[in-house]
Amino acid sequence: MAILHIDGDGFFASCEISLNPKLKGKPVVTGQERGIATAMSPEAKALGIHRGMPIFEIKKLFPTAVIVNSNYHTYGMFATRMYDIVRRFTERVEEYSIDECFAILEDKDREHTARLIKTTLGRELGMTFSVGVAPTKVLAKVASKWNKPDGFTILDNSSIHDFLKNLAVGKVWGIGPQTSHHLHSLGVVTALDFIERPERWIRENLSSPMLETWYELKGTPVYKVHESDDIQKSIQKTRTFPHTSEKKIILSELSHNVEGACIHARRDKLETKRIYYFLKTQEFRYKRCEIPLDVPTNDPMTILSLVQSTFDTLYKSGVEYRATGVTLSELRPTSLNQTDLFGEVVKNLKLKKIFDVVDKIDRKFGTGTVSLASSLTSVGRRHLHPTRRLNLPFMGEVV
DNA sequence: TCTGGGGTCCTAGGACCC
DNA sequence: TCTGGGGTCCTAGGACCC
Repeated sequence: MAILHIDGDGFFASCEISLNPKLKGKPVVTGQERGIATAMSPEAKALGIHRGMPIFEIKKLFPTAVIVNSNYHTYGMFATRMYDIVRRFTERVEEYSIDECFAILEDKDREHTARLIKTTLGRELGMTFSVGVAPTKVLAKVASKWNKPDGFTILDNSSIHDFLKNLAVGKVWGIGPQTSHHLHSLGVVTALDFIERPERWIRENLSSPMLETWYELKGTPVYKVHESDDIQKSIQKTRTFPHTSEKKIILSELSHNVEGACIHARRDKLETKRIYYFLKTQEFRYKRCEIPLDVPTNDPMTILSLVQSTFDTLYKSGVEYRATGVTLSELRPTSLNQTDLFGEVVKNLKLKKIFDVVDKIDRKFGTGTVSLASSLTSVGRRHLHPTRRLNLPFMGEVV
């Protein structure tokens, strides 16, 4: 068996060009709304524009660049088409990220199949992909990165050695700046240096994930290709806002994030058993709070009241904050047949019905049509909200 | 114009128990 | 009052990735 890794080249920019052929051949950059470049067309790269470059700088230095807002919904649809195309050739596909996937190929015809997948993707999606084929995920990943864009690299046991000789250890998937720096100080510079150290040396000098990386790089598979839709571990919503120390605004931001996370959870029919939220100060310090729940929920009011009752342990008046975030963790599928004490489940069931209705309205009229009144104090977004108010039981005021 | 948003996994150290 | 050793569970936060 061989593992295939597919990576969209400049994916976001490629999606924009695929939808709007007039952009073809131009230096296209996405990420306007974020203030930094998130993806570039080859022409933009040729100018010297790179990921993370500030948009104002691009505008100044490269007036010919076409800068567009990212449209994640569109990119998600392209991603779905990409996975579907790959599934025509093999059922065993892992949807790794919005522009990447792994798949398992049978050894016979692996090169032919891989090439066929690549050309089919290119033809049907109107963009190029870089492809790596190797015995393990880590090797497939470095292989696909090797000849970007439009690359096609096959690694087998006979070619691994030469390939890793020319690969900086920090380029390996899973080895970041910290580990890379540490390895350099120990005399390990290339990926080949790394795999040539004995197992004992890895165990003594590095953390356990590095041992897995070590095996993978040597061609022994450790990481599985996750074919099934495994249940998500956590849902997170965060948002940055113009810095403020006003409690009301911060709570309202938190409320917005809680709502967003709960909408996501209900859409995926998940409930959380543990919530965690944070305030981020203007100095980029995090104040966190974690709350285990007795009864799983995906109801924003329940979560919000817990947040409110603990908020003062994190919040200090006079401190400037720039972002908040909420994570729902220990997720589990919604189960309607739980029998439980304390009547909390009964209360949650009632809420569930209401939010089912809310979700239907959202599907019909767009997300955010109905939102909790407590989310409406957000800085600079007030004017976006509709003004009709009504009162629903258990939800407080709804707009 | 410093630094977005969404994830996963691991580890050190504290709390608590025997 | 001070001394142990051993174990588990939990939390804060680091590291990495897209």
